[in-house]
Amino acid sequence: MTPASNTPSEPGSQPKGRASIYDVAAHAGVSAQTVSRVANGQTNVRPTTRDRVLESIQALGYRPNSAARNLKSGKFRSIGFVTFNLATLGNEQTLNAVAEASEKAGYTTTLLPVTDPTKLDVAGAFSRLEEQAVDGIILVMSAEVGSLDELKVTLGLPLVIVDSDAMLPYTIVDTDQEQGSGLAVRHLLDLGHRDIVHVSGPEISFSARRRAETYRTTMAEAGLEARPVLVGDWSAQSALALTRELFADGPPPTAVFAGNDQMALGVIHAIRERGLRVPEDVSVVGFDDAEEAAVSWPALTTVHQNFDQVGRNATSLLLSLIDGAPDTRRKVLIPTHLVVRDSTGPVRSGPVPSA
Amino acid sequence: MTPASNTPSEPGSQPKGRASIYDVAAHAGVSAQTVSRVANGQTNVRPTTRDRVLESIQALGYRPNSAARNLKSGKFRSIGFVTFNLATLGNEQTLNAVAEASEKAGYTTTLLPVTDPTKLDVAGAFSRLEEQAVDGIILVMSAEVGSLDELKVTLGLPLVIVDSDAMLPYTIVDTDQEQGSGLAVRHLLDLGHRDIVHVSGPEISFSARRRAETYRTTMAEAGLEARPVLVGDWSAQSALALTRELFADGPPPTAVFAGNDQMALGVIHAIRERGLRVPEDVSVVGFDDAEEAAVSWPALTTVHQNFDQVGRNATSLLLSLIDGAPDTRRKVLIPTHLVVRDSTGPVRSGPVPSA
DNA sequence: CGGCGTCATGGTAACGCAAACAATACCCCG
DNA sequence: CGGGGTATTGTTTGCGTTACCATGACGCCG
Repeated sequence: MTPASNTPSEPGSQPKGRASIYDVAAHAGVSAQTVSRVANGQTNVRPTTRDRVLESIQALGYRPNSAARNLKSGKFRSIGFVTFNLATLGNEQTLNAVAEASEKAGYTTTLLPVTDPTKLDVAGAFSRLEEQAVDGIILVMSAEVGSLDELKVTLGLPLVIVDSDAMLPYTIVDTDQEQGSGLAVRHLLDLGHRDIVHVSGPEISFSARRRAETYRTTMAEAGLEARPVLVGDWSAQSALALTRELFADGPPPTAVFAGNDQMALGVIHAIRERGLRVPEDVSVVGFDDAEEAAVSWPALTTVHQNFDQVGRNATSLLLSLIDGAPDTRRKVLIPTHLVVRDSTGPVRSGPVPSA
Repeated sequence: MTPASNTPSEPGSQPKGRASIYDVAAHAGVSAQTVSRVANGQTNVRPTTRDRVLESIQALGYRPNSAARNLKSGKFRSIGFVTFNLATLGNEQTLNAVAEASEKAGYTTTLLPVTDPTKLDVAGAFSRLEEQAVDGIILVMSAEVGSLDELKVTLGLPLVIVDSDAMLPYTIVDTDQEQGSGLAVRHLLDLGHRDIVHVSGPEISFSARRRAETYRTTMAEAGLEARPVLVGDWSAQSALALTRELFADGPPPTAVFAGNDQMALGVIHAIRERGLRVPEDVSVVGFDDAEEAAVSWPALTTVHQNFDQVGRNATSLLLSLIDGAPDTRRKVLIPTHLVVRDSTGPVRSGPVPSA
């Protein structure tokens, strides 16, 4: 069998495809098996043989074919990262951490594009997800997915879910939304604020709902009445618009808890438009601790969310599942901490000047 | 040949591995080839047979094994995305666009983690990049890579470079740094500013150097003297520190052109600390048009960089290379446009008040 | 000096799939 | 009724790799 020189059209020209292990074997005068051993760094090869093989590898530019290797091993050494929206700070940072952590374990990270959450359904005969060349999947759900129960039945791959509601029968890693939101609201309460408005992310987002819920319960625990939650879409623009409306409708609150930093910036913008000052007239707390939080004017008090740790945890859990650990369906909550900067201050003693 | 039931340990239990095409064939009473035809949607199968096969596929939960398919076809239907740093706005947005564009073409995107640029060297015997299960590579270089010439020799995969110097013998896609920087500086000149300072990204960055260079040449073209460039590291913190030093050393300029929006925010912060106003005392222009630029206070005048288009262009160029198009080593420059907001204004007529 | 263990290397097979080719059944038309 | 298609299905083969087993060479010990 001479798999080399499969296209002897032009003598002297190198074969079209990349060199295979047999080409190297022939060039070095050894068996393919020995080349394989050298390529994989096994020790039971005589040094002189090894050198000869390495030379041939160099000469032919041989690279192991990962498809063949994957086929043989049944593994891909790759983690699938599924999200519906890479554009948010959290998803992007989580991906970053996942990519880094999986690299350390010798895995690559494959972005599995799912533009439409409903496509997680069994599409036709197959679930497309399972056809992908990955050993396991990290599913970052910032929004509700209708058919996740079906997914459970169908998916024959290890799965870890990030940023989701707690109710699903999977291993879950998430920021502790409750703990973080409690931190934010209690910080405002401690500063003496009693009239606090929450501007939240969209209804569809689990974390947005969780933060809004915690806002209400924390207010209730303090014996205070919560204002209606202003529902935005995470964007600064939406918060800007909502806060303008709020000011148009009645007296401003003394403090705002924004669902994320972007929205906090929008809120601050609207407050300033109104001729009010932050934090003297209105205090603002954000959520995320994005990079711009530290340099906005004033620097933003916010809840630091440890996306890196979320990503690292999700990755290591998934890798252990891939290695055959039983799926204990644990729920791992990553704690946050409050970063107090300049956008919050004690409540004014006098009444807020009407605009 | 009966590849099924490889582990008959527990009768009644399904085999350990996933069902193969042979298992389905046996279950449906047809040949593996027919299953393959059904799975790939070929038309030359009798409807009754097709239905029977589909039922068996369902029953066994069969999913095509992509490793075997890749091995057979020699393709992976995946694009490798290489960067040294996912955390920057531009890289992240570019990745997002690449992922979207490659999805549309039926490709996945694989993150090829390269923590250390020098690792692009031939490491040991192989270039690890070529071992990856990808059909081509998009290399996002925000910093200089020493051994790229070697890479050229070694890499046997289609390659498109993003965000790089123009000198390399590859197909290159980049934001038109010169055009964008010219826009920013001339905008300030048009407003009457004569004393303009540039706060740049790090020396190692091609785009930072290009922007600084354009700052100097544009000033020279206007017959003005450029101030020494303040070299930061893209972070708001670095710009904050540099601007503080600048103010400590002498009279402030009437305008600052910042290398990116983050740094512009840092500059504005420092200006305010000094008791000066933006834009009345000092105008500030950024670069990138990040989301927060629109809602910072004041809203930031900046150069909009179309990362989406960069990513889309890079992807379609790479896909055509993968499809066998000759590498014409074109250089594609994506134009920017200036977004004028509230951080720039006409130069003050009187002298700047000394602090 | 013979037997046995160890080391180095080679041969064979199989991973799962699909292209190429082969075979069969059926139909139409002369 | 037979030749030559067309439609459907089956068989063989090989993609590149590595696990497994076989083989041969060598050295050591009794």
